[in-house]
Amino acid sequence: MEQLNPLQFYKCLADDTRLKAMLLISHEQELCVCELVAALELSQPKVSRHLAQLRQCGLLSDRKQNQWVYYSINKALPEWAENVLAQTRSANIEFYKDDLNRLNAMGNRPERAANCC
Amino acid sequence: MEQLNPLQFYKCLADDTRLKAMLLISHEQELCVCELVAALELSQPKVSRHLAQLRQCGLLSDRKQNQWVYYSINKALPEWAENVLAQTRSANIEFYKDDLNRLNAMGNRPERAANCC
DNA sequence: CAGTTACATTCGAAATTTCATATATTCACT
DNA sequence: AGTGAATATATGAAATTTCGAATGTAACTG
Repeated sequence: MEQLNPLQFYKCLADDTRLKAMLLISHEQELCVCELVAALELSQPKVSRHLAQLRQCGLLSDRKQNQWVYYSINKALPEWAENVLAQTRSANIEFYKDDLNRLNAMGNRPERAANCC
Repeated sequence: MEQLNPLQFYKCLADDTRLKAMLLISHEQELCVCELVAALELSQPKVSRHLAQLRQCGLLSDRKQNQWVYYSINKALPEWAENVLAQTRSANIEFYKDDLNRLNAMGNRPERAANCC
């Protein structure tokens, strides 16, 4: 994949669903689709479509474990983009606070397979 | 005006004309419309329309001097947004290098009235 | 006051983005 | 094999954004 261009990066962030998903994932390290569906209160196809776009543009990575697909911030993101996300996340908690609350209130969250063993 | 919301901020940056205008203005402190028209090689109404949007969203300020209107980064921007712009600008010079060259090659640039006298 | 330069705005068309709905796939469990 | 949960994708419609072209305004110039 070619180097991430700033216009493409900001186009990815210029949508409510994608921006909140990025901030939530950044906050939680890793989230699966069903957790994002619950936190954002959106349909599964809608969330999945936006996550696919973020992955294709190189902002997110995914890993499959059992029946779940976990999304996380792509480790290969350029440093400036990481900094932009970090700044945005810490200065705009209000923006995704409600989503975070719904996430924490969610029952039956799939357990992370820790990096153990 | 209410507090700048990150979604609105990123929507403003999610357009080639607006993003380059922001980065050029950030780089040069202040630019008038005709300088941006020359640097970006775009029609005057197109540039003007996008600058108006950036001003309405609170990203830019304008000041009128003689026949020119100078645009600069709004001093009241929240710190996180300033940091985002600074990061983006210094890490993506390639993205607006050609525009900067055209700006520097431009003849008859209006002179800034220095903050003197 | 006529002409020119700099900039803003309006308008409808064109392009892009987003969406809901339906369907497909994959895996776990029985 | 059969069922259900989790996720992905395809499709066409709807909403949003962007655009060029034309026009408006204000200020300076001669």
